[in-house]
Amino acid sequence: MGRSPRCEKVGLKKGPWTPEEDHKLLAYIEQYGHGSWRALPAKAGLERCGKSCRLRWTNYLRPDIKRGKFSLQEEQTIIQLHALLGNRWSVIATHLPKRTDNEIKNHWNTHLKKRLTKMGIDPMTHKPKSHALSPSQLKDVANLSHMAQWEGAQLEAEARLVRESKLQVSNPFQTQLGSSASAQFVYEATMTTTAPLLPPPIQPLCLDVLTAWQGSWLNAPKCNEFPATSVTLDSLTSTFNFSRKGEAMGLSSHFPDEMEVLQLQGLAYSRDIDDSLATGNENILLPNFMEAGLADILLDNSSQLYPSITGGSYGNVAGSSNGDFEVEENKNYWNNILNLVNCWPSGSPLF
DNA sequence: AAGATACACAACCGCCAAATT
DNA sequence: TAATTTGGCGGTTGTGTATCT
Repeated sequence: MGRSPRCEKVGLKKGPWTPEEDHKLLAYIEQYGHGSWRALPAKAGLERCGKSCRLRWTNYLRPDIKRGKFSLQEEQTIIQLHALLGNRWSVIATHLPKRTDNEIKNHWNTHLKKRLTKMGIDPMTHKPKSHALSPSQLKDVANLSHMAQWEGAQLEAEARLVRESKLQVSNPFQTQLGSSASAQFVYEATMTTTAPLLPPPIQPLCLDVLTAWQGSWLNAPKCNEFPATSVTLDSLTSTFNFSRKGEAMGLSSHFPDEMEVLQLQGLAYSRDIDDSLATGNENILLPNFMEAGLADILLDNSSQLYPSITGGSYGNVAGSSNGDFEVEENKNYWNNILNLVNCWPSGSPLF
């Protein structure tokens, strides 16, 4: 039997920690470090098993832990990453600075899972429930699944690299980009801070259309409609809307529930539609942004759809809180989109 | 007011892989 | 190389608190 003795076998204390115990553990670790967890309790004067001490430290006492309410952005990040990674809480936790995997897991189980269920979304698949999918939707699902595997592998690789670098990297993009930070940005941010310790970067693959778009926009010259001084990383997490020319109404006022679904999913993507089309289903946004009409926007720029950025609670672009743009007036904008299509890795599914 | 129920979250358990002997 | 130990992970339970009946 290679199994180590368990707490109960030696009559050690279990259950909630008292403030005195916390103090002993904290004082010991601050002075000596934790060293061998197994040996710690005796040295620190605690009648606990080492495992209990480790858990108490990593999930509660560690100084670099943020406690309390999860922000909307944190929730978006969790949902988005969960869609990609499933219940790999430790990997997800590497993308939420100062949050523990246990806390994230608890928050998912007690809040987010229920919320998605309530909205008719299967919390495991992140797809709408009880809707027969059309063939094209099935194709999208298959593509997304492929993307999820790919991106998930990237995230894992990145988490591993961070671990191996033995550095706690606080990722500047994480806080600024919030939920929209995906593998590419996080990876780049990591590279800039730990470059000497990491192997050459994997060629980043933009598997998230929105992120890729944001990335290309970041590197592109700013167009007049977005005064450079007001364009911040934060503003890039704004809601992306597509509206018909001359119709700049906010989708959220027409479809608050759907809007919330998208925002919770961290997709922050919507498509404004004409009032007259509101009852027609084909244009109503779907939780899956790949299904939300991006294809025809990307591939058919003669369509009557125009991109705009609105602020709302997701940050704002000063001076253009609800600007619609003519295609020809926004060459940069469209070029970014077209670049995305052109740069898409051959053989990778796009739509 | 009191018991029942629901909820939130800390803590535990068993398993596994990596590290150590 | 095999055996053992250690630390980490995800699922689950236990406990305290809030809300309901």
